[in-house]
Amino acid sequence: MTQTEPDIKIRILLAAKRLFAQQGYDGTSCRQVCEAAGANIALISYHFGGKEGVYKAVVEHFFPIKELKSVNFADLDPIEGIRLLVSRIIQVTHRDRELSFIIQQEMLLRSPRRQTVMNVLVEVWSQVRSLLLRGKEEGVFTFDSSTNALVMVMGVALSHKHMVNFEDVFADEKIGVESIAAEAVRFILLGLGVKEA
Amino acid sequence: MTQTEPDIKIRILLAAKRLFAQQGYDGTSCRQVCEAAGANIALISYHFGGKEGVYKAVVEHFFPIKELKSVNFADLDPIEGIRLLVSRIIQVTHRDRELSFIIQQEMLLRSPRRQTVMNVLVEVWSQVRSLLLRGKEEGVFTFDSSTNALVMVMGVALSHKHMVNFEDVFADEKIGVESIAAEAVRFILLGLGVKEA
DNA sequence: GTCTATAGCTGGATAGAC
DNA sequence: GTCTATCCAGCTATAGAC
Repeated sequence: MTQTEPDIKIRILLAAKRLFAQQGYDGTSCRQVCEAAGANIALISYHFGGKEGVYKAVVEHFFPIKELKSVNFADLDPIEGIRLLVSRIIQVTHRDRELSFIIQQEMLLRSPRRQTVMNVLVEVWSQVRSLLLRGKEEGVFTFDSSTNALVMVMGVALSHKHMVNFEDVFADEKIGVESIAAEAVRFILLGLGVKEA
Repeated sequence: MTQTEPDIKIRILLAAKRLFAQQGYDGTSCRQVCEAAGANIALISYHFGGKEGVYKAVVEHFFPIKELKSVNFADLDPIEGIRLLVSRIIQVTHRDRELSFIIQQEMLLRSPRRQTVMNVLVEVWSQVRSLLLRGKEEGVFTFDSSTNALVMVMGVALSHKHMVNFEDVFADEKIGVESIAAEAVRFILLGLGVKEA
């Protein structure tokens, strides 16, 4: 590797991340990825063993698992835990929009990549679920089905990625990630029955 | 057309809807669709003008636009309007899960199909947006950005489609669509600042 | 580690028979 | 309207030179 250009493997992963996000896995060819990365097609086989290997490497290389596990949420008050965890999820998905588009796409499909994605996601979602269940036990959260509550919380936390679709249509002001996160946290806590969130 | 079997065009659309939902548009071949439909490959060109035409026909044939526009939501109280519209969206997306998977996939991509999808969706989302804005004016809803509020409401309304991912993982009881809708409506109204939803 | 060249398929589309 | 047969562009993957 030279000093100025990133490593060729990283260049391939970056190009793949961008193209998978925009066009989907099946809508993107290895040729496209390598052209965008300034790399030769044969390098995909050599470095990653094939297209599926590139996908797996993208998810595992860029998913910020450390950042999402750096706090011990089991020690926190459920309200503060949800507040912190949801804020962090929004920050992370906003910073690397491409990766979260890729992950969301695969959650909607029955593909061989689903397991790769679920492996990294379960660790985060289990934490949210634990906080919800503990909050319900302590009487601060109100809901019937914990799975339903979990997906509703996730739906709000990930909803900001669809804003770009509507900024086209409704043409209003763009807002920063801090405002988005604050509004989402408030919406979620109120939705869970917390008074004065 | 005979009396027992559905029309061949409809059989193609039904097969395409199922396969696009499971595998995505690019992950599904015309050959696969026709095999599942018991049809000859050449019929896709003949009846729909190509694969993109099949996609467009699937969205336009199965999207329940009448059902979603049969109520004049402009006449309703914002709270009742949101309650009714969100319930209806959940009923519709729960009844035809395949179509809503297809639509959600395309919302995450920059594809030539996006316009087809946005055309049918804008009509529904504009209604939600109007109700939100009116509710804010009347002082019953609380939020800063209307676009952010809109996508959060949509995130909750469509979240139930991800429950299948977690019923695998957390293995709890399945709940009916009425309970899902009731919980989602409550969550949304509380999230919007309505007391005692 | 990186390249060229190519094998071996499968994709969407259609011409033309019936 | 529906079929068979076929075109050819595009795909992933790899053998083998450098």
